[in-house]
Amino acid sequence: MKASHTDTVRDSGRKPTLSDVARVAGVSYATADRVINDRGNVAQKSVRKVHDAMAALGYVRNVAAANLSRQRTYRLAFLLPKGRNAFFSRVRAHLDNLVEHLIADQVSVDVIEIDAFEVAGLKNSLLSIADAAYDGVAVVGLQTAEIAEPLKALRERGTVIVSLVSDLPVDYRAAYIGINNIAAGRTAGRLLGLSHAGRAGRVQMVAGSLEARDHEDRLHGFREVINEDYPNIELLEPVMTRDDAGKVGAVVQQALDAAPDVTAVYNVGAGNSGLVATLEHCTRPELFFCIVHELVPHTHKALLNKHVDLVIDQRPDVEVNRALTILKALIDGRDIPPMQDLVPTIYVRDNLPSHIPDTTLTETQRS
Amino acid sequence: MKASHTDTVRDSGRKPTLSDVARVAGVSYATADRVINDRGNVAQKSVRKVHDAMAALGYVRNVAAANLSRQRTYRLAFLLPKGRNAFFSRVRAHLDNLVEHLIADQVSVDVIEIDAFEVAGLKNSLLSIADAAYDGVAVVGLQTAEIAEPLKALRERGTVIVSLVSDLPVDYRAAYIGINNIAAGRTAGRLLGLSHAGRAGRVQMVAGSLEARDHEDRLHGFREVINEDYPNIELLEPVMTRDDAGKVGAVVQQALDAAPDVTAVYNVGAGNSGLVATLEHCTRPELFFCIVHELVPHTHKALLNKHVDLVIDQRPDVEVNRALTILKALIDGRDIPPMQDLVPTIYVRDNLPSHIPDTTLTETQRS
DNA sequence: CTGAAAGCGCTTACAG
DNA sequence: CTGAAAGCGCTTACAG
Repeated sequence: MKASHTDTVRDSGRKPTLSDVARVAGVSYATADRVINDRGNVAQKSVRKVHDAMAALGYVRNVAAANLSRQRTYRLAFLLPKGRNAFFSRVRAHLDNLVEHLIADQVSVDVIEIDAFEVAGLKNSLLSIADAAYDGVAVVGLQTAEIAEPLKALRERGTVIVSLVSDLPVDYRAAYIGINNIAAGRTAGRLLGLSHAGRAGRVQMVAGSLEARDHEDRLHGFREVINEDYPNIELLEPVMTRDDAGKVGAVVQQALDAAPDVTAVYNVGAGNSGLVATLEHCTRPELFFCIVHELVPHTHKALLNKHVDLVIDQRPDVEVNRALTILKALIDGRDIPPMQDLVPTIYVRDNLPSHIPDTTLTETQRS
Repeated sequence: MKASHTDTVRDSGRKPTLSDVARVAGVSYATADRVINDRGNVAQKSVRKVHDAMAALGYVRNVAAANLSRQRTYRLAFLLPKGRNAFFSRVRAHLDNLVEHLIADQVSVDVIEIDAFEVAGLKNSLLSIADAAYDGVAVVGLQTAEIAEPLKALRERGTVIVSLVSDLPVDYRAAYIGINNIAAGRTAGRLLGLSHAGRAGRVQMVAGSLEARDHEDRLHGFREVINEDYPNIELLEPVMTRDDAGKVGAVVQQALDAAPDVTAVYNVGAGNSGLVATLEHCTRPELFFCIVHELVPHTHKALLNKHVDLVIDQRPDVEVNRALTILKALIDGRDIPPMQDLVPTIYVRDNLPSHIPDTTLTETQRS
């Protein structure tokens, strides 16, 4: 593979610039510029000549030069749920780590806190940033038509919008950066099925709220797989915890008390410190199996202590990097570089990262 | 988080440039340039004044502008094992997909084929590219002191060297982009142990060659976990296949014939099309469990057909992107942006990517 | 509809 | 040891 299409260029040794195009087309630099940037006010004839020259030379616009001359700086905002949440703490932490690189690359990012899962809160934040004239925003979305207006207004102001972790209504964002939560739930189901190796089982499902799309999707995927492929495994209806650690702990305790033959727990939501606290002191069947989401300090620890067997993680750092890349590309008016599906990472106690995810907050983790 | 350190700057609204620094320091632009770029020939006094001004203003060099003026283009080379290898086909395919973005970003990449796993071949390639004056090269390495000389020569010419997938002697590369293969093997061991759920088992291990460091590491990690935590599971000595599909098929066939109570197979190497062919027509115990490495068309298919249960994948696209990012940063003389461990992706049949990895070659996949 | 010119933040000769 | 000037590939007024 050669990255230069030198076959179509008389090989001058360097890449053609816009002046080359202008010269070959027989027009002025300014005119060539007008056509490549679609600024209008150009005679059809000139347009054609420039296009021909571009094709003949294999011209590719130098985005860096364009951005320099325009003094482009990428003004970005991330709208994240506020509160002491271990998962979003990792997002923030990663953004903080990046700050030096970001400023060298002319990007500034403001983190704006929104009331978690409140439609009104999100709507207000969206309205309030309209004046800030951000070039791009990444928002942890909600699936509601109520925010269509502010999103549309933002977009009309020229702000690029992407959704992060949790999607927005599909018409109002240019891209979604997050995992496929149905696949995540299915994966949990598969591995849990595996862990039973044909034995009968009974699984207590736990979730934050059915209104959270990600939670619902995970439960859905999980159920699908168990029902399809593991008829010996019974599913107990999920208990809702609002991701409250105390509640999660109580729920699990209760499930174990009521049905001592529970062989597994799957929490699609957060509040796992409560879950771990319960498991630490209660007796449970041998081969008991526990799956949770998001690697944060206490799930990391629980994995090592064998209270938890599997952590399905979203890798917020990867998601943030990707959001940044996509926002920049979109703002530059380029197309998005080829990217593969984001696939949730499965941690067992043998492939944990060498340094613990950066966050020091206690948490009411949510995913 | 605010990305600008405006607290230390008299907030002029825009980021300080080198002329600001020069003005504040009371020296010429050229002198300021000399000190920030360490070009020497500057009086101590001037150096200090410039440093003070930089600190006071919070100056950050604009890398894009620097690269433009210098007409920097990143001339990169990837040295990959030649041959019809499904894994490296994915690497090439991804590079091909990237080509348009790369040229817009002033990077060109040549793919140079080396004789697979031949020290002499690698050495020759390394010697032969010395004249090409690449800014950076990514090489699929070998652990041998024999290549120290050519690597050193390259480095002295100013070429940045990183190792990809398989490491080089640590002293001769600036970074290694690849997974931790011991952890990969341990993960395989853990999930295999899990799948046995306390049952006794007998595992046939398969590998390409013990000289391949990645293969050895995977076996090592795998053994560790099984021996530590799953005493009921017996490990049959690995058979070497040189990653030849026919050989792999034969080995597995033989193992199943000789010991019908084999409950699992783990191939740390490639040649899985042979493995799949064997599994397709032979009978084996219920709950038979099979783990292989690298998602390529036929392992993808085998996962869906239930001939294979787990594929541990390296995500060559992710590795290539990372290699590109790191090479550019190093060439620019910046430090490497914060990055997390590369953790191998675990595919079950429920989290497969929506489009099959791009490669059409038949293969003698190796990883 | 078209063009000439200054400027973005740097680097690179070149001249003292 | 120091500085003035041209140029990298673009965009943005400004003048026709």
